[in-house]
Amino acid sequence: MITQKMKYALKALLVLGDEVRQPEPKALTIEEIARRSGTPKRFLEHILLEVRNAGVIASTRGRSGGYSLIKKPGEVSISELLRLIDGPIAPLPCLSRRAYQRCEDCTDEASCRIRKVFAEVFWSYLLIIESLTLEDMLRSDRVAEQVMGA
Amino acid sequence: MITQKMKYALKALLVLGDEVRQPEPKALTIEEIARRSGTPKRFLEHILLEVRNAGVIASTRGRSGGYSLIKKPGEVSISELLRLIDGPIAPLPCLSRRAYQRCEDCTDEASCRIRKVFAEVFWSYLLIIESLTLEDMLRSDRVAEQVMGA
DNA sequence: TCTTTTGTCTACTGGTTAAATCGTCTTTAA
DNA sequence: TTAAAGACGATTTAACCAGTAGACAAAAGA
Repeated sequence: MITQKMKYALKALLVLGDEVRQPEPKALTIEEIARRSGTPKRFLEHILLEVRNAGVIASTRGRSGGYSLIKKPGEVSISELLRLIDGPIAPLPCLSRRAYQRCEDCTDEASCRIRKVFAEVFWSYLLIIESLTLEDMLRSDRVAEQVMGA
Repeated sequence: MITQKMKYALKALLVLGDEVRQPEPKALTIEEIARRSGTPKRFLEHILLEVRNAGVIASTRGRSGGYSLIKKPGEVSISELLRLIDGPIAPLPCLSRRAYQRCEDCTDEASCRIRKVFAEVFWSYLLIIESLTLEDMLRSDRVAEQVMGA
């Protein structure tokens, strides 16, 4: 399960992504982003901070300040955002590329059967999710496919 | 990330799975399973209870009691075990089939862009992980006789 | 029958994380 | 100069994770 925070981050980026595609994009205040995305304003602060520090959005302070998307939607990786907000994606620390950690109780990684089986699943999963960008989300406006029957 | 508890569950099932493939399989005590799998004994109790209630293993009490695998390894689904121990697999509650929950803040599920994008990823992921069984794990590398290195 | 050996069950605990909220400070345009 | 905006650390509440502890129940052997 992804966290609520991650959902908020995505919603906020969708708002900013929609805005940047407007004829005359403006910077949006936290207030406005919170309103449009249905996110608690004070919580959104922290989230936008992190996203800004990752270089995805920019902020300007003071009057007529606000946030705006500075990367192109096609260059905003969903998996990177996941890592940023929710931490490592890998099912086991010993399978994470960016946050590798040896399992303390593990004597021989190469022969670990748990690692082996999750590795297979994980690589396939990674392949899919690493290709996803904000653009894919912005584009997916097309109404209701029936694929997702609960 | 899967929990430590899930890792313990898998290790315990590997021990029991290895045992059931022995010429003369015996029921193994918690003590023995804990030793072979490197799991805290008192914690393992809880885990084995849950796994037993799911009908994967059986227990007998008293002298010469213990636990043994009652399903065939090929019929022990890893994804079911994941659900049992760690809860829903889906990235969003509204994508879970067995533990469906509407997102409270969601006005229209069919048009939710977050749901849509994660649905695509999730179905592919499910397809892979749902096919995995204990047998796949047991088969993968019969070199290491002990599970400790998991 | 009594004791030992095993599993069963309930409760508790200490640490960490999730999801915020609060107060204060800094920056900037009008 | 001041109101409107973001920046940032501190605190909070509840849940969850990873165990531990103690009492209880059943089964088998002496």
